[in-house]
Amino acid sequence: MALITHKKNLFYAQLTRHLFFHNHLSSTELSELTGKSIPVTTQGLNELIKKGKVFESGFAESTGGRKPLLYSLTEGSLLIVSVAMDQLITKIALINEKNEIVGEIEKHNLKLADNPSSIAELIKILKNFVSRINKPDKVVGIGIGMPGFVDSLKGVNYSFLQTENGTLVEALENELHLPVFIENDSSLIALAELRWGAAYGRKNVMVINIGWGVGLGIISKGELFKGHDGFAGEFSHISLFDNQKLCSCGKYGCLETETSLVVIAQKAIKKMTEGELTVLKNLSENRIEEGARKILKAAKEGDKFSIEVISESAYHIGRGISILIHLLNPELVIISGIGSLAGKVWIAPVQIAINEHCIPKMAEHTEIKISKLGEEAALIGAAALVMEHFEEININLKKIEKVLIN
Amino acid sequence: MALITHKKNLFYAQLTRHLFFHNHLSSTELSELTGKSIPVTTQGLNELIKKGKVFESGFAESTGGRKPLLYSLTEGSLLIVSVAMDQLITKIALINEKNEIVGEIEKHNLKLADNPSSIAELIKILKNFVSRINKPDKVVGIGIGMPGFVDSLKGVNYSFLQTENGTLVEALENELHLPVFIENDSSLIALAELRWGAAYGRKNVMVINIGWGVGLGIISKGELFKGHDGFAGEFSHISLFDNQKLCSCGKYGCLETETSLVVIAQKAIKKMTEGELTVLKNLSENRIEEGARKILKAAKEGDKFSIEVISESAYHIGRGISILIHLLNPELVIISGIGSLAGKVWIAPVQIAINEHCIPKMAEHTEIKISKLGEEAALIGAAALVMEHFEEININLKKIEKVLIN
DNA sequence: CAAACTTTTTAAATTTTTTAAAAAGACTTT
DNA sequence: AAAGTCTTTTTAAAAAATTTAAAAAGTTTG
Repeated sequence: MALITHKKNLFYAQLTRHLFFHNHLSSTELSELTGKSIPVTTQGLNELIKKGKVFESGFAESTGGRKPLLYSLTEGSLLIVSVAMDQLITKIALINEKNEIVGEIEKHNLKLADNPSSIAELIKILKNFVSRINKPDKVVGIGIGMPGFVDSLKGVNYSFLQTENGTLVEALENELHLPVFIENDSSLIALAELRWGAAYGRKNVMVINIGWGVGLGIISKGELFKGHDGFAGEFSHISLFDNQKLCSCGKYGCLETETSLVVIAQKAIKKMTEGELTVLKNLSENRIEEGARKILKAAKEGDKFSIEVISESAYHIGRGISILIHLLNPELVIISGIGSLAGKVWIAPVQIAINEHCIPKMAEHTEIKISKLGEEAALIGAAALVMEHFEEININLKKIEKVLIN
Repeated sequence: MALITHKKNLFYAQLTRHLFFHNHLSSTELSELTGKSIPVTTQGLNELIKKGKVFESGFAESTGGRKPLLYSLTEGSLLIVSVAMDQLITKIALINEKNEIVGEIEKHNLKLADNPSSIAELIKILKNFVSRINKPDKVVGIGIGMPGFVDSLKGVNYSFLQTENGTLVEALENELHLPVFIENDSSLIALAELRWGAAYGRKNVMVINIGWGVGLGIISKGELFKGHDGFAGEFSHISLFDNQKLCSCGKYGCLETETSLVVIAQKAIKKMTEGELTVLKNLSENRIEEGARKILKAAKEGDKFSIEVISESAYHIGRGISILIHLLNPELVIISGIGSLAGKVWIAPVQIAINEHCIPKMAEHTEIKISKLGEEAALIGAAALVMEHFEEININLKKIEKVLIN
C-alpha cells in the first residue's frame, strides 16, 4: 500500500514537473510527455485538482477538432530558492510555479577563491533568506549555480566551497533542511536556454556563456550533456592560440587569453590610453566588471569603438565555435551570459570566423542566436535545475521532512 | 489481428537484436534490456524457440542463486552483408548470427572520387556477391560504411556516390531488393568498438579512426552520437596548427595536415632520403598505402625510426584529443582504424600531449586504449549497423519481399 | 447550412505488469 | 559434512495499465 502511494506520487511529480516547464498543457500533451496513456493521465490530473495543486486553466485553440482542456499549476502551490554565484557576488531569488521571480533579487558579497569560511557564509545567507519566506512549506528545494568543476551527481565542487568531510550538498542540506542541487554556472545557463530560452524544443545546441571567462553548456539529444565526471563543456582552456600569453590555468594559448569580458575591458583601456576615440569614460583596471558592463551597453547603443573591441573577441570565440561545429554538428549556437547584453554585435564576427574555419557543409544548418534571457538566465536555470529533479525530491523523502504531494 | 502479429514481431525482432549483440542472455537480462516483464519475455522466447530462431544454449554461472537458463540465436538463422568502402577499395563480407565472418573477405577496386559510374559499379559488385550466397533468404540486410558526409537517416552521402534523383539508399534497395543502411566509416568503427570492442558497456567514449585522414566517432550516453545533420565527429579539419600547410579542404592548419597515415608515410620517405637509418625498404610516394602499412608493422616490431615518425603524429593527435577531453569529458579514448595496427606506440605521445594541453582535473579519469578489433572493425561495424535497425527492418515490410519472422 | 472531417473525452476489453509463491542452486554455520 | 539460510530464477495469480472502440465537441468545406 505504501509502495502504491509512492509510485502514484512519482507520477504526480512528473505531471507537476511538465506543467512547470510548459505553463499549461492538455491531457493529450501530458500523456505524450509522460509516456502514460490518456486515461491514466486524466486520472492523475483529477487527483491533483482534488489536492488543489492543479486547476483547469481554459481551452486551447482548436487545431481542427474539439478544443483541448488545459491544465496549469495552482497559484502559490510551489516555490523555489534560486541562487546564482560568481567569484565575488551571490544572487538569490524566490521563484514561483510560473517561473516568475517573486519579490526582490538579493545580492551578497561572497568571495569564493581562498576563502575557508565560504560555506559558512553561504549557509548563513541562505538560512536568513529562507527564514523570511512567507510560505516556507511551499519551498520544494534550493538550486545553486556556481563556477568551477562541479559534479552535480555527487554534489561536489572541486574548485570552490570544499568541505572537510561529506559533500557540499550534504553540508547544505543538513543545515537548511531542504533538498539542494548544485551545478556549474554555464551548464545552468544552457538549461535555462533549453527550458525557457532560444534552445526551447531544440535537440542539439551549444550555449556559449560569455562572462569573466568563456563557458559552454552542451545540449545533446534534448538534454544537458555533462560527460563522464560532470565536467563537459570546458571551453575557456582549450588551446587555440600561438600567443605565448600565460593563462590563469598555467598553460599558454587558451581561448580565455584572447576572449572574455575581462580581456575586452583590458583591451579597451589600453586602446583608450593610446588615444582612440569613444563615448566611454572612467574605465579602470581596478573596476574591470563595471568597465565591461559599460562597454557592452555602449556597443548595444552603437559606439564604434566598443563594437570593434568586442568584435575582435567575438572572432576568436568564433574560432572556438568552429571547432564545436565540426565536432558536434549543432543546429544552433546561442551567445548567452552577461556578454549577450551587447546584443547582436557578436553575430557578424562569429559568423566570419565560422566561414573562414568551417567546412561549409558542416556549418550549413547551424544558426547563431543571441540570448534573450539576459542576466536572469543563471537564476532561471537554477530553478529549472530543482524542477528537473522534482521526481527525485519526491522519492528521497529522507531529504525533506514533509511529503510534498500528499 | 494483423496489428497484434505486427507488434509481436517487433518484440521478437527486439529480442533477436539483443541476442545478436550479446551472444547469449538469460530471460532476466532480456527483460531488463527490452523493458518488458519477465513473463512477457519468457513467452516471446518460447515463441522464437518454436519458430526455430532461438535455442536454449546452456546455463550461466550462478551469482549466488539458481543458475539462469541462457538463450542464443540458432545457427544459420541470420546473415548480414557487410561492406567497408574507402576511396579506392571496397571490401565485402558475409557475417552470421554470431558476428563471425563466413567465407572470404572480398576486395574490389572501386574509385569513389570523380567517378560517375561508382553507384553502378557498387550495385554490380553487390548483386554478384548476393547471388553467390548459399542461403539468400537468411540475409536480413546490407550495411555499408563509406567515407564522406553521410546522412544515414536520409540515406544520402553528400561527398560521394551521388544520385540524380532519389537517395543513394533508395537506389541500392531498388536494385538489390534488400534493406540497405549506410553510415560514415569512422562512425561505424565507433559502433564496432561500442558493441564488440573496447567501448563495450561504456557510456561516453571518443573513437579515433586513424587512416588516410583522422576520423572521430562519438559515443555519448551509450549510443552513437551523430549531431543535427549526421555529420558530427569531423576531426580531420579542425584548425589547430599555425603551419601554413594547405589542406585538401582548402583551409590552412587542419589537424590532417600534420597527422594521418599519409603524412606519416610521406615524412618517413623524406627522412629516409635525408639518410636516417631504418629497417624499412622500398617506400615510394606512388604507393603510400603500402608504405604506411610497412611503417605500422615495423613500429609494432620495435623499429626506432618508425616509432619516432608515428610518435610525432601521435603527439599532434593528442593535441586534438585534449580538446575532445575538455569539451566532452570522455571516460575513454580509443585509438582505432588501420593506424591501431602499430599497437601501443601511440599511447605515450598522446598521453604527453594530454598532460601538456589538458587541465589535470579534466583528464584525470580518461583512459587511452588501443583497439583490438584490427582491420575488420569497419566490416563488424557495418553488420552492427544493420542489426541496430533490426526492428525497423521488421516494420517496413515494404522494404523487403518477405516477412523476416513469421 | 448540413455533411464530412478532426480531435478530445469517455468507457469497455485486452494486455501487460506487478506481486507473491515456488523451485533450484550456492553459501554459511554448527 | 550436512542442514539451514540466503539468492536468484521461474511459474502462477492479482492488479494496473494500455489499447481499442465509441461518443462528444468543434471546424471546415461543398
